Amino acid sequence: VYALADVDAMYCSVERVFQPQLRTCPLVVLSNNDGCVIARSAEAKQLGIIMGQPWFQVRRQWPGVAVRSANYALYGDFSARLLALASQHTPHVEPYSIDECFLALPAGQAAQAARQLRDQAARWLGLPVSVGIAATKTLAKLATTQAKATGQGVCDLTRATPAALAALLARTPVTGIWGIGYRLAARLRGHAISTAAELAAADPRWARRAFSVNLERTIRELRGTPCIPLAAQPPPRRQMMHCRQLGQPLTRAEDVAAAAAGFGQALAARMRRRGLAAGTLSVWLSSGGDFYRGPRIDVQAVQALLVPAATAGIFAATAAALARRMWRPGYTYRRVGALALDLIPARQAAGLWGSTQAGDAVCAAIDAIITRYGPGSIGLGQAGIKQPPPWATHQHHLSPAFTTRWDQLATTWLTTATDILMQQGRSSAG
DNA sequence: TCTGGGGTCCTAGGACCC
DNA sequence: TCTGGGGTCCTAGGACCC
Repeated sequence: VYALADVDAMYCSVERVFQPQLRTCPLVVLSNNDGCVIARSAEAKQLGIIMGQPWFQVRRQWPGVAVRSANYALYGDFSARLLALASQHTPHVEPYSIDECFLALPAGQAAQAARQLRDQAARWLGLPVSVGIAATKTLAKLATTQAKATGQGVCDLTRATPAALAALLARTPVTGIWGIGYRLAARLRGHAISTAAELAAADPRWARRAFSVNLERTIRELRGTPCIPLAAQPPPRRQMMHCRQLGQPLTRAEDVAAAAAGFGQALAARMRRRGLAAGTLSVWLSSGGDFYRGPRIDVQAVQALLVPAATAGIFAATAAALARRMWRPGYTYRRVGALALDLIPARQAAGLWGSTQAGDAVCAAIDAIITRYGPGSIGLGQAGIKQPPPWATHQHHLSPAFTTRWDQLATTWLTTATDILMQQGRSSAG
């Protein structure tokens, strides 16, 4: 059977691990640039703060709410720890998102393993985890929602009676089903389908004809037939993207080009960490969302690279050139993105046009310096100026990288932990 | 003059997920 | 005044192959 382990309000919960003062108050975590709410604690949900709500509105309406800027280094580290924990229960683990993973478990032992995993996550990581168990991944998703709604923490649908399962499907709207988004839901309403039960009763062959193979799979999965297997190994990555709302709107060509160059470098650095090289680089410029006034612009351009690369110089220069080519006067640019395509493993990247050794050496030095002195300590062009460039994103409420930076370790917390261990007589000079 | 049945690859556009 | 950042998959249609 399938189990889905999901951290409750992951970003908020992680922030609370090292900051106990946040544990009882309403807490929200903000998107990049401190733009809008991307995670809410249970208390914050209760206040009525909604997902995606702009921070300036939340701050005005609920002045007392606690806030943190998204700290992905911290969340990623906890995600890896949870995966490691899950892998102790079964070799069949599929990382699904930063806060969720699927597990395949023997039918008889699933519920016990789920309770153990939940208990271990709480005691060893400090994270609240809910687990749903069912015959298919789609139903396991639903079970996890149910585990959270009831507060039980674990929901095993394989042990639910047919009547209970039918009742659950009958009160679940189609939008609550994994794979049914806002658009599909609207189209389904036209066919008098608005609950999970109604969808499960629909003809899968009709769904395939009228919609897609995905909807057919969803219907069969709701009926208990597994159609979406566990993907233990992630497929090779096809693209990698770096895009940001700019910290400050830009109008001048050289500023936009500098921002694109900076984004290109950030993207290249991430690719080097994963051992990838890109055959194609794309950049886009945008004046931002519909809520902004002024003339709209959304442009994108693509450039094939002579040799697949992930070097800072090539990415910076190519991204800047693409940005300059697309820039038009009279617009306000609020969003820039860089996209790497045609990814291959970096070791396959050497080609007819020779080695990129010079660029590689520069990159190795840049990577080493950034590892030691932190992001933003060095770079090409404006990205290397210690004073943050005007387009740098705002993160005014960022917590320390407690577990990934030596200079930001949670010393107070560690002292307390050491004291406890000493009291228990389990700590020696070491 | 007429014309089948089996493929692959690419792109644009639309949809979904967290 | 201020509004996120990543990803993947599917389908239709066109071009091409034998």
